[in-house]
Amino acid sequence: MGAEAGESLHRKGLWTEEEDRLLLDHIRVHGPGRWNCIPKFTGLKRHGKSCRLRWLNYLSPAVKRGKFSEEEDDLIVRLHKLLGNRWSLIAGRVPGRTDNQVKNHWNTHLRKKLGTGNFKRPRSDPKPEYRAQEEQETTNHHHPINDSNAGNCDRLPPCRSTMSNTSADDAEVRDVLMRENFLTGSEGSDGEEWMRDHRVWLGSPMLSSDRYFELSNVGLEDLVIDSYSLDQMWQQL
DNA sequence: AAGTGTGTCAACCGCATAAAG
DNA sequence: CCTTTATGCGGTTGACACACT
Repeated sequence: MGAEAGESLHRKGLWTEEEDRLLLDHIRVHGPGRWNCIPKFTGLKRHGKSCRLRWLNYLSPAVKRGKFSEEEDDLIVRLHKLLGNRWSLIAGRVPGRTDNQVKNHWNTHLRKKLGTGNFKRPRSDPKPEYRAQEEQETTNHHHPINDSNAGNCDRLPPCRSTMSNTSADDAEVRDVLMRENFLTGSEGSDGEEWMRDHRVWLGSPMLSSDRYFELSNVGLEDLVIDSYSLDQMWQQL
């Protein structure tokens, strides 16, 4: 590694409005992805990783701001019970919330509230076997904004957003949920009905707009990534 | 008013993994 | 295959705001 020369030239800390604007302008034109090229293009004195994080956790129109609702809390607690600290998977089922938000919320509110300790997944947790076969499917999942821009910094490739989980992840979550009878209704009176009531979809959580962020209002049509949805997102910026 | 403690959350760090060459 | 590069993830840190003494 160590591809980045002149590490000290990269700014750290909170982002300024000007930096946000530069990053947004770039993403509006090229779409998210090829993060390491962004500093070169925009003049931003930030690491590509930092740009990616800023977009995913703050600037993306899919990110919901503000307090977590009771329903969201309940959902996170249930998912954490099943999945442990796999924040990206959990966040993928909480519309509009990022893994960072969920993680912070858990550590500052929910863990305290529940009086629970850490649930640590071993770093070497092996990937389920089905992931390999799912991957073909995943690679066919093109990003409508920049699908044609593959290759180098001038032509940006598709981006796999953390807000949109892969089908492999979905399969993994589904597997866990099924194993834990989460979908079969045998856990008391909840299960599939509960998930349906709370719009806990196993498909992509990427929302087409931020108008429907109330969990009870999120419909399947809002969770599908397509060019129309993304166009709408951009227009709202 | 000043100092200290605590909570919150944005951002960083290090590692793992995938993809490209 | 092996190496390099890019991206994603989870743990952790640190700045800031607010409450409390």
